[in-house]
Amino acid sequence: MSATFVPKSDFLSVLMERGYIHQCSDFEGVDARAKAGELTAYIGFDCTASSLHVGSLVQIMMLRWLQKTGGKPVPLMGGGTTRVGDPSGKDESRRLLSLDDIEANKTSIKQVFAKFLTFGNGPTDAVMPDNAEWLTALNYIDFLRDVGRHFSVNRMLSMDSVKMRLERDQELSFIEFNYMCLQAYDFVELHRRYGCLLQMGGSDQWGNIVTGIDLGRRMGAPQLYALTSPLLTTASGAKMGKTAAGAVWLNADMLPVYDYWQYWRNTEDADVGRFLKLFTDLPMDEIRRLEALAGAEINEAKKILATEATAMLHGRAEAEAASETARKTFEEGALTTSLPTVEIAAGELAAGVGVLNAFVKAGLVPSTGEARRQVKSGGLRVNDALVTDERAQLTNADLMGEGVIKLSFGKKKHILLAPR
RNA sequence: GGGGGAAUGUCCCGAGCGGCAAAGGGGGCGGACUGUAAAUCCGCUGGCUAUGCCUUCGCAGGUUCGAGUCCUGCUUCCCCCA
Repeated sequence: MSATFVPKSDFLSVLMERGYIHQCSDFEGVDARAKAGELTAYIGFDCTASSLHVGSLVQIMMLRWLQKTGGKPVPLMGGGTTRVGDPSGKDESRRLLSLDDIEANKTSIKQVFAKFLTFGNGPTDAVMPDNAEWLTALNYIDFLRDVGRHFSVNRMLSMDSVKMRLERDQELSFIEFNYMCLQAYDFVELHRRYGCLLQMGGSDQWGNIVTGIDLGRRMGAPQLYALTSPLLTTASGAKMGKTAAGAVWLNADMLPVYDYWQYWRNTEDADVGRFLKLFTDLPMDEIRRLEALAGAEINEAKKILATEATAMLHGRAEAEAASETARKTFEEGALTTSLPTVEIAAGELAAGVGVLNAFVKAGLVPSTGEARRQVKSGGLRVNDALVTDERAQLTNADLMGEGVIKLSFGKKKHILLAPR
């Protein structure tokens, strides 16, 4: 990033100040377009799963800021490319999704975008096209003649992603080699349809985006631009968004709101400031104050981070509730009925359930074997009492005043078992 | 087309004279210490109706009391030659 560049547009000012930018093809160009108003930009999203996860949040936030600063965000669904199966993963074993699956995934993912963006027909309203709309209609010969002739194989071979594979003698399939052509074509098509001038994405997308810019020039589009965000890792180097339990999903039906709140609450000290800037709307002054907190006080900043980030996705009320549940659970050790709850058949409980099985049923541990091991290392608690006998039975006698049994795995994971 | 090598615990890497639930890492999980952090230290890291039973070393057969280990065929990947 050029050190001397001072943005005039709100859009770039915010992005630079908050740390969203890794690379940009032309700061002055993007700045001027944003300043002029109604800059349209897109980011491509996979729809291989029914929910996006935290790893996509930086991208979503960039679109959100674009809209808030007067631009038009275009989240593009990769329905067409999903249908082919993105080969850029290591394994080819990824199953191909049926059309119905893809449609269902799109609907589900759109619900998340609706939380961050305003959709509609206005000039700065977001639209969510699917590249299947044009990719599936492509005719191979036409595509080769109209688009393919603009691609220089010499150049494609010199791209980092390709060069690396060739140097290592790793297989590079033809479809994979073509993937960047399809993505480049998306950019041109989105310019045609929506006047889209900017493509954003993670830093790993740089090569593909620039290829799109090049194709645009050759196909008579005006100057297009690229802007990438840094690849996010935590301060200790782990990738964002994965925990032991799996990915940190954005859809509430795949990850309870309470767990989402906890994910942010457990942020490492060193990441708090960076995350506040990237994942909340809080004003910079406030963030600077929070990240300056030292020692144990930084926990206050983490709570605010958790509540703000959760509120944006799940709503203020849900976020406050999660925060309150956490406060009672951790700071008072009290039982709250708002912890995630798992139901169990009343008759089953009356007859007595082994503790190990109870923890498996609650989904806290994957197997009774694991539960057994955790008992040995003192990691399981029933109603806050350490489990010492792995043969113990849970019965109605264990129900607390609220009519539930509290199961805890480690210090942070709690589930309520409720007879039904 | 010819020759050589490889595939191991369903997270990854990786040892493995015919007695193996299989060394060692990384990662992950739990415990201690803390602040629901990091760092550090300790323990654990196939499944089950469990002093036992079942399933694992690319796939399918075979030899053997016994196969990750030996033999045959197959699949996939890599290297060298044409």
